[in-house]
Amino acid sequence: MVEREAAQGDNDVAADLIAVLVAVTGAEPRVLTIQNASALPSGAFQMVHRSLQSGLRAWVERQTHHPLGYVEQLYTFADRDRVRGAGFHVISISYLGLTREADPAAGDAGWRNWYDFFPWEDHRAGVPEVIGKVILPRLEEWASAGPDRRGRQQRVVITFPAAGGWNEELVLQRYELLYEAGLVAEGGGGEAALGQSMVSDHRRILATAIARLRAKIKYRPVVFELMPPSFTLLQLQRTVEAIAGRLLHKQNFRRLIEAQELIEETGETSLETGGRPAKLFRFRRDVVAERAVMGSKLPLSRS
Amino acid sequence: MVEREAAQGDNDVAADLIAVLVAVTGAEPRVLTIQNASALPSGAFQMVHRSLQSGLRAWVERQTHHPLGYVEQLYTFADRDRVRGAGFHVISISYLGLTREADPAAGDAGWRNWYDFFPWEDHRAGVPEVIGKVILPRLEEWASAGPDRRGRQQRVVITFPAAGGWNEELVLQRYELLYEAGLVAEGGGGEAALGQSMVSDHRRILATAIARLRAKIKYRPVVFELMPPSFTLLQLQRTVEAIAGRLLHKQNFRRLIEAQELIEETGETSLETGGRPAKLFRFRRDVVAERAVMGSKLPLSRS
DNA sequence: CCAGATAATACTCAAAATGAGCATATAGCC
DNA sequence: GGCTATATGCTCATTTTGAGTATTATCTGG
Repeated sequence: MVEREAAQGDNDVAADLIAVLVAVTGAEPRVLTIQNASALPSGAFQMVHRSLQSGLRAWVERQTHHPLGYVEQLYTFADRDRVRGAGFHVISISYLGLTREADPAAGDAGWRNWYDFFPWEDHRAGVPEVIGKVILPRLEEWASAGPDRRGRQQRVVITFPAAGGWNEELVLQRYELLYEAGLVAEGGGGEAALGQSMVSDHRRILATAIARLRAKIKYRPVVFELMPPSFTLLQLQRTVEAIAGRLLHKQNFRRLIEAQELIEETGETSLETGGRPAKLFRFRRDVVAERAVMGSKLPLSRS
Repeated sequence: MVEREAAQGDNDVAADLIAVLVAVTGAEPRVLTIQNASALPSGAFQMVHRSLQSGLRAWVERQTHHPLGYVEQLYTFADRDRVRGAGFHVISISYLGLTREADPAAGDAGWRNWYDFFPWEDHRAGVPEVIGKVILPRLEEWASAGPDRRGRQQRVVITFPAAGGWNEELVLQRYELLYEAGLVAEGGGGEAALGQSMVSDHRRILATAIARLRAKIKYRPVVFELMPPSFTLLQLQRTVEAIAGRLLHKQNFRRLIEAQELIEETGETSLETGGRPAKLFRFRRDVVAERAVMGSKLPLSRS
């Protein structure tokens, strides 16, 4: 957590929900935003629901007219500077939700490619240029100044390795490093150049969500919540790749997916792929239900 | 989440912290409790700290006179029935913290073996008798009645497999199953026989904590926070086993630990083990810091 | 109809990781 | 010295990965 300055408050508290709603459309990982992509959807928590989770679910389904498949609590923030009005503090509870894209009802809501906010995180077409051209030079400058150089340098090497060894799960660590080094801004109006910024700490919350999701797809069958009823193996792979921000070995991906028996053929094929027609698959919700508890796997383990 | 009945409330909200503090002493995984082991330590959150995390840390260190090594947020609860007085709702934010045992300052606080609350979770000396003698018969009865028999039966088979295949991470799923089946009680005064109960949903929170910790030790080097400054490999293994509730293959455990270079020899040996003296090791905090971000491993993967 | 082009799908192979043992070393104790 | 209890070293078969090559099926433009 980054050190911040704020007035000391009293004990009046309100609760806010902040939702990170994710869909994958084509090869793009997308997130629902409001206010011209400057904020995540959020709202005051009304104690009319049985739980936070059901409150969020109802709210999202009202907004998007789309069922909310998978929901998971992300983190609860209650920093001292999280105030709303004089001495009135806010506790923000953030959630990650997986859906499929639908036209959002509200006028200023829209789906955005999440790499608009984190351009350095998409390594599907190779290492993004911005890393070598902007990030590393400025991080090295930052690391070789200031106190604790060794620590800073080590953090840089781990999160932005020069050679191989990119770890796609370190989204939050990378963001916090860039934040400390002053390369990204929080609170909207910053002029730091890297990626589009968001209100308050919403971009940090999005980073948390991406990190969680990238970790989760490796051992729990949550990708399925992002897929249409039937799909080809390549579509499934592209979805995973969109989230992970890196490419996978096609044959091994299939081997692993098929070995887990999470899907079954529909019997039909898709001709839309260009080459040889691909078999269509659907999930086996029954198995998914038990695997949701047991485990799953994706070939994303090592570098 | 289990369905509950409660009056509809308004929007007055307060925040509570609930701490699950874990230590491992000898071969016992222990948790700090208050009120004669009927509750987890908790308190109103004062907005005087920079963040929830620092508030918790300060509070625990004042209580136990012991630094709090690792802290992680567990979950935030805001169920509709979480009230304190008329129409005054409480949001409870739970944390997991790892320490080493110290005499708690407060009078009614004390360390308790966590298997007192979950006797069916300790499989180190074989499958606990209570599973075959009490749990499975009553769960089968419950599953073969009621609606959705297939679903119930599947849940029983997955969480309490008859043959092999015990999955130590399903602590929460097992607890919720037993709760639904009426085999465990919440809120203190229940007379259900299985394990010691706790106030409100504290036992459920403890189950969440155990599940999280059991999952985490497999891929992040958090065990170290529970160890004294120097220790033998067997002590380390016993600590992991205490948490996981299952035994590990000694030679493979060593192979994995040594391969990761997380520890180094102190040069001394311990004669207290009975047989051949064991080398003493200490952590390499420097490596641990980077592995904390990268990864780690323990031979707990498969059955 | 044939020659690319584009994917899908099927197999192969070496390296690494894992699970399960046996073998040997070094103490204390009688 | 023999016995017991652990620590520590080493082997081996099996599985799991990572990375290829080969073959099949469809569409497209000549």
